[in-house]
Amino acid sequence: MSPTTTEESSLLSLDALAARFGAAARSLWPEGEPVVQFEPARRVEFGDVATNVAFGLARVARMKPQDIATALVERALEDPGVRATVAAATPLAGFVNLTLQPAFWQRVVATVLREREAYGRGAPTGERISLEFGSANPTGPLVVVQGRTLSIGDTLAKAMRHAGYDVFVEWIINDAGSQLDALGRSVYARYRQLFDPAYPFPEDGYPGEYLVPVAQALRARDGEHWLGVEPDDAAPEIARFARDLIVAEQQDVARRFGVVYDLWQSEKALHDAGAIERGVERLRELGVLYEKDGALWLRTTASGDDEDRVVIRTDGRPTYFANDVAYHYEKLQRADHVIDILGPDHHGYIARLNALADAYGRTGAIEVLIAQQITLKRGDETLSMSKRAGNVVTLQDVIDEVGVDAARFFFVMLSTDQPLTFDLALAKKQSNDNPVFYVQYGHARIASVLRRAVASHADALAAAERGERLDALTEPAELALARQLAEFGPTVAGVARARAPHRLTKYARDLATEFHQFYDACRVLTDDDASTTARLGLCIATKTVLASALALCGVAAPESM
RNA sequence: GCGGUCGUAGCUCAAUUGGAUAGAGCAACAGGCUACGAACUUGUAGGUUGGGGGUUCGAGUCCCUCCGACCGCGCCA
Repeated sequence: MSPTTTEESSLLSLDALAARFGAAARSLWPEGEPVVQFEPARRVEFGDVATNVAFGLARVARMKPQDIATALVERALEDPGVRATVAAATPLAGFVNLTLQPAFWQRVVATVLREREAYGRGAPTGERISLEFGSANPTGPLVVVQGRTLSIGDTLAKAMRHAGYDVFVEWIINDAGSQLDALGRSVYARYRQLFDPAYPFPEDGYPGEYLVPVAQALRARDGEHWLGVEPDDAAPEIARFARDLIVAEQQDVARRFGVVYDLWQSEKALHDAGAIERGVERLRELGVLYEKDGALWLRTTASGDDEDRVVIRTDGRPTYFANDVAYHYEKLQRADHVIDILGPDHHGYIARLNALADAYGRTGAIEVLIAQQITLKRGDETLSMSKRAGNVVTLQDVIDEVGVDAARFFFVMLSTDQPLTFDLALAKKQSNDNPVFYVQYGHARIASVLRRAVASHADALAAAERGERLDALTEPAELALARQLAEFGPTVAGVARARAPHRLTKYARDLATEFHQFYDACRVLTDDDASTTARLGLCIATKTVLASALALCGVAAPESM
């Protein structure tokens, strides 16, 4: 516990600094159980980092927070390590504000230059996460709302991996229910209409134009074969044909959107493999099922659901909920924690899925995130979207109109639980003002400086790559940029913990802003060797972290634009 | 009717889960390039956080109640 002389005079990490302040607090108020955590100070005038620990101690210490903060600072500064790390300590309105030594921030830059793409990575947590998102009926193209779900899910997955979680990403193909019959009959009708435009379309079919190409593909494969087959006889095989084609298209769009899945799980395949029997059997063993009116029910009201849910119908067929029973049983066996990202029309499922986790004896192991609704506008016109009515804006439409980078950045930029209005006309018209270009421009701008340095400052560039001369970073703009670099790891950890991927885009924008301000205030390439080397190092570090943040968002980091 | 989510600047959204003077972008106005990319930057203006009440050192955040928007409420999927 007693540090050596060399350690006493050397810089502390932020965690170590918090620990020293915690020890100081405990020495003053042993019964207070203080937990010290430093976060960026609210305003730059206050300092670099701050803690609100004094507020938590106020009751036990029977003192005003400001007096506690003052006494705490005084005690903590008795520690040589604290004195070596802290340049100024100011208690203000109960907060302990610290300005750290430039060497502290110079070390951050050195760390980035050493760790590069691995910078900000969290230690493996050992926790296995199953993350499901995007899952859709294979009855039509992916629509714009699914773009939001895909963006959020993919970025969350990447951020959680970076933070140290073991994440398995899956999509379930909802191909086991009666909507496949409707799909088959719809495509059959479209097929007949290719020969006879007056052929009637089924009442409960999917009327969208998007099934016409499917019918054409069917004709290309089978010619006139189906003209002589009754709808009821033709529907099953045509449904399989359409399902395969549509799923392949969905996979294609997801891939173009930069989203990678570990598993595309067919619900029908689960059924065929007996997953429902296994899941139901397990629930039966656990004694949470009961029979009523000839059907099999799960007692979800025991966990706060509005009513109990039928799992197996009177006629022996499983319900839609039985799919969840089966699939979540599978997922719970290969994961410690299951996260489902669902659309806004599914929030009624939260209670029954929580109840399902309870029933399996895994309370809290199933977590549901709801991606809220998107209202689409094109200028003043609000687009009402209904797959039934057939007027859909597809994800591919959005990609074509604004590009993958802008679409993905925009969709993760907004917090998951916030309904949003997306103006397509605005997104297109102002694409140059889109925040994503602001961040990408920062990256390209650095790349440009580095390209120039290759010719004019080759030695300094090589030294910068090795992290030399960083002690020359002392300007406020330089240190502010380094401060922002230091926030990357905590930001990623926060994204993972709070399931809040939109903080990542916020971070990328803040980092780009700090860089642009630095670039405006400090010329990088000069005839001052130390300064040039240090600033090139800072540029390389910033470029690295910008690229990492953009990569987690699924957005390209261009060398030029 | 019951239940859920939400309501923040003219517009689109933040606010690290109860902490400091509620912050950004766009739009508006006024400045900054004979040196590395001006797709940048500096400043000004813009707010009773839908209304009201409560909890406490402290509330955009928690509890109650109204108002409003959206979504659920089937042995459909």
